[in-house]
Amino acid sequence: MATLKQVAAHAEVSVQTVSNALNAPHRLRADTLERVNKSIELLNYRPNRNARSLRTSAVELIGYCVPNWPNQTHLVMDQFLHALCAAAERTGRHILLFTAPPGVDGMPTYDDLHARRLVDGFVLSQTETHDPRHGWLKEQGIPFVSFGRVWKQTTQPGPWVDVDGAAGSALAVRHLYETGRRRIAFLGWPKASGLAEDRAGGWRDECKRLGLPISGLSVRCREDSLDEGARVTAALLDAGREIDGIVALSDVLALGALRELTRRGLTAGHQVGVTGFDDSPLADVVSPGLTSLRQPMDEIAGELIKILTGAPDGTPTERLLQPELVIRGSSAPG
Amino acid sequence: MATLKQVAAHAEVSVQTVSNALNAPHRLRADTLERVNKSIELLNYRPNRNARSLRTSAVELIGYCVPNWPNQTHLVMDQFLHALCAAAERTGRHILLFTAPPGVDGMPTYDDLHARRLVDGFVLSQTETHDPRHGWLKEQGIPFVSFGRVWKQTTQPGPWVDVDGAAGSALAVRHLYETGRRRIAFLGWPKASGLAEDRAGGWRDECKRLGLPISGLSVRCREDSLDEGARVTAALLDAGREIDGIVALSDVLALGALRELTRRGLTAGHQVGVTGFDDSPLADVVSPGLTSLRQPMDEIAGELIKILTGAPDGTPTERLLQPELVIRGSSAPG
DNA sequence: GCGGATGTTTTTAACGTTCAAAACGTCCGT
DNA sequence: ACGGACGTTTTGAACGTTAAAAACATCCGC
Repeated sequence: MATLKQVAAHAEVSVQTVSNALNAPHRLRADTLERVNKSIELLNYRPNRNARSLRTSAVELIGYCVPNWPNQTHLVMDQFLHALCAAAERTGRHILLFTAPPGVDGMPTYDDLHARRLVDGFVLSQTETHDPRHGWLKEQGIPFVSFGRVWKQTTQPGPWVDVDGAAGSALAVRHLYETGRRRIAFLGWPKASGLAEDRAGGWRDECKRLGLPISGLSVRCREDSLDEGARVTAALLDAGREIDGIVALSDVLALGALRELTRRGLTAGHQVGVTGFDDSPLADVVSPGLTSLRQPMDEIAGELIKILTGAPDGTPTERLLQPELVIRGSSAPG
Repeated sequence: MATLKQVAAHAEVSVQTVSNALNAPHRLRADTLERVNKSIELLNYRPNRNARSLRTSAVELIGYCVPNWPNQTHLVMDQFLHALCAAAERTGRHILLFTAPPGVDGMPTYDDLHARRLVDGFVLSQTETHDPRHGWLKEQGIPFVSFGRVWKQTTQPGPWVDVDGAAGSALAVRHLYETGRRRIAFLGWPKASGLAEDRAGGWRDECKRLGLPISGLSVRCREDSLDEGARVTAALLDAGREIDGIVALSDVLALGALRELTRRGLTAGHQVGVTGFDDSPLADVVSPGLTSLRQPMDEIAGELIKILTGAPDGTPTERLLQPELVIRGSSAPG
């Protein structure tokens, strides 16, 4: 593979002139530029990323940690990863994947990747309540951007992009209202989850706005599983709450609800309208199809990369994006 | 961040001695080694990957293309990616993600990543019949290993690791047989798919071995979707084939079958036992739970990295691994 | 004709490692 | 005492870019 030196020899100019042809062509006389470009093309010259990075101290790689929470799959991760890679590539950068223990035990891994100049910065996701990564990276002065906020902190430790969960829940409530539902439940998570509280808040506010009852209609699941979705749905029905709509905090919980409705002989999606969140592959594969809130992955990824690679001006940047409701059979009019 | 030079000054030795302390400590006298290691620790020295890669021409990054086939999600990709990253990290390497157009249009992307020294080689997956990547990479002398074989080629163009689809189908047939089933269908893909033919062959051979009928019991779906799985199941049932077992080539097809059985009032997983392939998140979320063949991701990833980073000896390396049948409610005894 | 300004190209050094050769110190046999 | 072998450490160069300074060529006003 040709080097600048070889291209320079071929074009009968200095190495710097070839570098200028690539990076500052305005410096060169037109005929010199043409001759150099011909040599570059003829020798199929490709710049060596290592050499450049050594001199400039920028590796143009962005670190992303592959989540691996036990017993949980990330149903839309392939979409997110593809969008993230494409967005990074548009700026000449790439994504470096790595694994790390959760919580503070993972900090040495992040530290090492940055210190050894394997990455310039990080994109974080799967943010947890009191996630230590954000504060730690900010303290270390390591560039990062987060897909998702750190809940329970009044000031965010760094820039983030998120999807408006409250707005999403409100959208789902309104949709179910428009299909005729008037007693809409909310299947959420434990109170410790900021994301859940945010989405629950959206459900609550929209129900109030529409004059719908909310008392006794919001339940918290112990975990994000199908069984839990089924269990709390059973509990709601057994308690005599005559619900005709369910907004679930995730697709998995929504499917649990659908399963319980089916088990009780209720026509899934008809007597009770059900919606989920994430518009995961699950939403499509179940009959009659789950109405779900889709996150705008391309936009999310684009904003993440824009924030991470943008000129630093000291103030955190925040972007709250809107989900889109994908309507399927599970919320057909009753 | 400290450099070798700074550590050397601190320890009152040459740069080379510090490098030796890290890479060839046996060369150093014990007291010198101790003094240098103290300086390394005190100054929190971390080697600069760019500098090392420039000198050695090895970047220790492995390229992996994020699949993005339209209307298809890769339900076990997060598991695969995590296993791949962990395996690469165990050898001091990392995974660099990228996107590329499918087929020959993607070759320039692979070429560029290697020529610019962004990666040392590639792990390929989602291999298609007549996939051009393998032959092209071999021709270019670019290191790679494939998760999956290139079907329809008598000699593989490069090293691969794969899961034995035929053995998997045979395992599923045997399991259904042991639950009492005697008329077991196979839901496959079009004949053009080598993977499908392999899995169909396993179903066929095991049925023959067990003395079970096979005529008219193997169908090909036009695509890998739930609707197709439902459609061909309906066709089998409408044709009067009194099937009591279904081995589906994928979880999606299996779920389609389950849906159609449910629609016809057949108790899913009881009158007709159903199995799928991949043990994806779908297998767990449906009721009664789908029996499915799980691919050994950690072993696959470990073998891929071992082959890619092993000493090159000119002959392709091949490893065929065995899937594991995860038994759930969809194949309960009839 | 000369000096200053501008355009164009070259020269020099830097980035931070690793590789290979050279130098230095010690020991032992002659 | 000296030369050879071995152990230990240092020296010099290389990898291939980019950044900054220097050099060279040209033009124009005075």
